[in-house]
Amino acid sequence: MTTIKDIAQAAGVGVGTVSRVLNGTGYVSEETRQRVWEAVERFHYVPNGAARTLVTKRSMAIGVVLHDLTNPFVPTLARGIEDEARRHGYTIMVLDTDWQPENELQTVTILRQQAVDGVILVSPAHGELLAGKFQDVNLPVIVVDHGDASGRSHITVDHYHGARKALEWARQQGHSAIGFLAGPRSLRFADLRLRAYLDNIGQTDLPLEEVDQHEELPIARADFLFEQGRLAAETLLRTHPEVTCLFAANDLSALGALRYLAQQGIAVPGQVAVIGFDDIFVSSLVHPTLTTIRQPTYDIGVEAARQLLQRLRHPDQPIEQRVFDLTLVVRESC
Amino acid sequence: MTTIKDIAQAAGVGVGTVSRVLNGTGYVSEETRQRVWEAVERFHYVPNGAARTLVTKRSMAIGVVLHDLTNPFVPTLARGIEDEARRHGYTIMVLDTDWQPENELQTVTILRQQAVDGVILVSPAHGELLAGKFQDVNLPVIVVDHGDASGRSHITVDHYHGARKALEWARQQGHSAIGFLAGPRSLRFADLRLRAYLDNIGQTDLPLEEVDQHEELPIARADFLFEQGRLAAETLLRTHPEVTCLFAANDLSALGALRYLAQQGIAVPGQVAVIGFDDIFVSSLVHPTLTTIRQPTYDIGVEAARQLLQRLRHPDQPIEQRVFDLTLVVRESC
DNA sequence: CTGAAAGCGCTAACAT
DNA sequence: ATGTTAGCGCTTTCAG
Repeated sequence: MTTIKDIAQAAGVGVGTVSRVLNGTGYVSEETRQRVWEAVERFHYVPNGAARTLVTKRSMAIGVVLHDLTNPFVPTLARGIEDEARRHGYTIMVLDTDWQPENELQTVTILRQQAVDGVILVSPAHGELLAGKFQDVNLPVIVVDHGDASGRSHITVDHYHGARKALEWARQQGHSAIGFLAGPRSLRFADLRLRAYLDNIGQTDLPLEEVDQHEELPIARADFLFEQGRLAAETLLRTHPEVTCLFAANDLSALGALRYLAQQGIAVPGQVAVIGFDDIFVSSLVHPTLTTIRQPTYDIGVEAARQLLQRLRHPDQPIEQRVFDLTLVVRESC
Repeated sequence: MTTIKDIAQAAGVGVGTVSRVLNGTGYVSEETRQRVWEAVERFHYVPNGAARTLVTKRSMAIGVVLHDLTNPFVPTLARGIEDEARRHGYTIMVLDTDWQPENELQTVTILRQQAVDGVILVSPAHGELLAGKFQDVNLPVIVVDHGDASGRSHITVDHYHGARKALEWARQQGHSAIGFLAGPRSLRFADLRLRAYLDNIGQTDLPLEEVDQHEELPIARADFLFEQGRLAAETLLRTHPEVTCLFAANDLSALGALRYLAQQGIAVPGQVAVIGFDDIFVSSLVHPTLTTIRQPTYDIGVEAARQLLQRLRHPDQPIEQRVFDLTLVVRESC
């Protein structure tokens, strides 16, 4: 393995000088600079990152902790992070926690040991706790949360107004009886979408906890799942035949609903319209294509990386927060 | 920052001893071992990986070079790699090349500098070249290729027989006029699937290059794309009305075909059946659900990591190759 | 402008 | 069984 010493020798200079030209620091005469670069090229020399990290305390690597790579959002978001990080010479270490809290905690030790310069948490299960742990060991951390707008989270999206947009569109299309396929309970962003729905149908004062007791409301739990979406659509349309439009809390359950309607031979959007939330890749491929609310997933990734790198450069600048807007994507289903 | 020295001092022993208990090497009396661990816990001490890497020449990190994280296969495969790597204490550095050859070459320098212990290339654009470059700098490399079974590639799948299985199933279902929605030309695994099709329809002697000149064959190029699949289905059914089954070279184009059929009100599989290849996530969500050939993507990832780690442990053992079988997944469309 | 030297935190002999 | 010491390859004073 060729080291800085070999280069110094080959170029007939001291190692200090080689280091200076490599890093572009301090003064080096044009001529020696040339000689050094020549030697570097000739030996295909690449500085040893570990040695560098040891002295500079910077590894040029950032950790990305995410709950599940195979979840539709995550790869897109991760790409945003990777692209932005790479642009600034950083490399990412990806840790998949598979939603397990114990795995989440493990990442602290792993990333500390790997000496990353900072970390991005993507929709962590226990964000507060985990972010705290990282801060305790002085690792700058950015929390990206498609779901939560509270506390330490710095990047998220405006679920409430996104849902409102969907509902307004549905009403513009002439739908007055709109059913809701709700997400899991007490998941914060599921709650925000539900709140938007309730407000839209005039149930401004109804607390979220009491929703289940009001069977007269056209709401069914689909828990963000395809199969549950299918079943919820069935239930809802049977108990509330007046409904002409289904608004699903996420695309996956909207797809389930679409499935049910197709099987029943119910025309979409002719007899029943469907509108989703998320705009996952699939939504443009099904028949009919799904009208939905799009999350700027890639941009969120870029923004997360941008903020982190910014923080690495200027550790004491105030923390930025950012809430992304959501946009309506009109397709065939509504 | 607390170092091994602090621990040594706190435990009243030398740094060597601390190192020994941390790594479980050499003899240490039970009693001192205890004292050391106590100090470690008390200080929440985590060894500095960079320092360790510098002396041991092992970073416990492996590089994963992939062409596009957002490509349906990749996240699943990456998870397989990550899970297996983590099980053995390794962390992965993910580099996305976005199919750009110049980005691929860059990864060599980046990963060399980051001092990874080995690398996995996932369907690289220029696999031979890239693998060579890594080997030149003594980095063990495993090539995972959904597409190619030649040369240095160590892990791939049996496209030819997979396609044969699909076709045999179609014939068992009573289809004798089967059309083919082909992938891009001269992509090796696209070729293998096409070859399987030609052999199945009795065109054993027809060279792949001449396929386009034989318009009497029910073959249309769909280039693995959704939109092209839609168009190819249209063309094919118009020029070859006798066709009762469409076999698509990949799921995405099969989905496109499904789309066209739905728009035309053609019953699937009643009037025309469809069969795909890959089993991407979406395929089970569309209506009708897609019958297809499944690639064991996650397992391939695990296997790739397993082989790499194996090689890191025993550098001089012979290289393993592995070809995965493909399985037919029967759903509604055929 | 540039060379020499002192570490960065750790492991792995080498003594004892 | 354990303390001491010599580097690992690099950056960064500090002289000159």
